[in-house]
Amino acid sequence: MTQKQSAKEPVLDAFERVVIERGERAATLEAVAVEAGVSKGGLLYHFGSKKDLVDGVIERISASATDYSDLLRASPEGVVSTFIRTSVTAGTDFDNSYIALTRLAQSGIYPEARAALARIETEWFDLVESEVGDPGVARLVLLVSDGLYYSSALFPDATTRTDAGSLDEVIAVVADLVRARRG
Amino acid sequence: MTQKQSAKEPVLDAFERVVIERGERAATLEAVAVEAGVSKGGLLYHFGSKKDLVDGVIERISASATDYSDLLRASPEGVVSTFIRTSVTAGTDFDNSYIALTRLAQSGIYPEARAALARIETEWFDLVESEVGDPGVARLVLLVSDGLYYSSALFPDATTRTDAGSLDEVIAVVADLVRARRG
DNA sequence: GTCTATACATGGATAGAC
DNA sequence: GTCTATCCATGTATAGAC
Repeated sequence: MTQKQSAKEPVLDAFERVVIERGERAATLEAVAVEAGVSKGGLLYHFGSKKDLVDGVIERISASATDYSDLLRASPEGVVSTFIRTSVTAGTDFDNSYIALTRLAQSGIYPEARAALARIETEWFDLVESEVGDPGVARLVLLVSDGLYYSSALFPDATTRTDAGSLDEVIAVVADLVRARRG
Repeated sequence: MTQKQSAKEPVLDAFERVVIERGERAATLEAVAVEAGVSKGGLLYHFGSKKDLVDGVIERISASATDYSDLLRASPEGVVSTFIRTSVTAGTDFDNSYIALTRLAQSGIYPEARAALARIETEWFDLVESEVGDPGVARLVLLVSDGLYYSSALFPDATTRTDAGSLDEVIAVVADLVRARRG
């Protein structure tokens, strides 16, 4: 089932890339077709409408969100640190789907995108809260994560806030916080 | 100078409203004209192009950003707490301009919007850092603020994370953190 | 399954009347 | 200073050839 729509995946990748790099507006059927190396007609055979492309992104991310949660749970460094560290986009498949989804959600035309994001964030909140045992801290961690995704996607070249050093600093600060709240 | 373009202000308000409520894509000249209660031609007399509308938002927010910084500095509760508290949109003129600007910046078509946001965030960072005296904490506070603006604008009805109670909780957590780092 | 051609609607912007 | 009418480009989607 995972690989059954092998022809569709590259098109979805292209769609996400255009949305991230040039914005939802620029992600026209034409532009996505060019990026994917197919014709407009070819694209529309696989995805009958633009909404189908959005639904495709949602389906993919719903599947990989579970894998991501498993990865966080299994992380030796701990859920919180790993969660924060991976909230700066590194261009992974998951990152790309997630950022594309936030852009689509903010464009206002796709309520399903907003709903999907809400589901994912709830899952993350529960996971973080189960580790830190404090809803206030969990909320803060989620906000930091949102801030990191937002900043790193909007300012890919920024040297403040999303570079490795700043990130380690933020993680250290949060670790201090968790300790302070426990002690 | 503040009120010299009195006819332009309502149009900019309408533009921001449509961008926030229905997305950049929906903010067509037609839609903005209807929202502002003028004709397309009437709108285009004041703003010769869509880019002019964006520039108008940037000009306005650049002016009010200074007022906002003054307000933060003068706040009895302290810069950090007030900054976080006011990062949940309350529908003020500043909030509306700021959120509209983040949407425009993410749409990718307006580099000026991105640049304006970067300037504002730098100003905020300096202000927060001067109070907490710790760049790591300042960075975290900025990320929380970004997260709050993002969440509250994307999920206006969410009862988690952006309601008054959760907000107080987050502020308390950050206050704990500032103390922990100082002591 | 992928392409070309085309229909149709909409968005940005200009010209010119009032 | 605000309106209507209109032009042109672009975006979505369909039909049908290959």
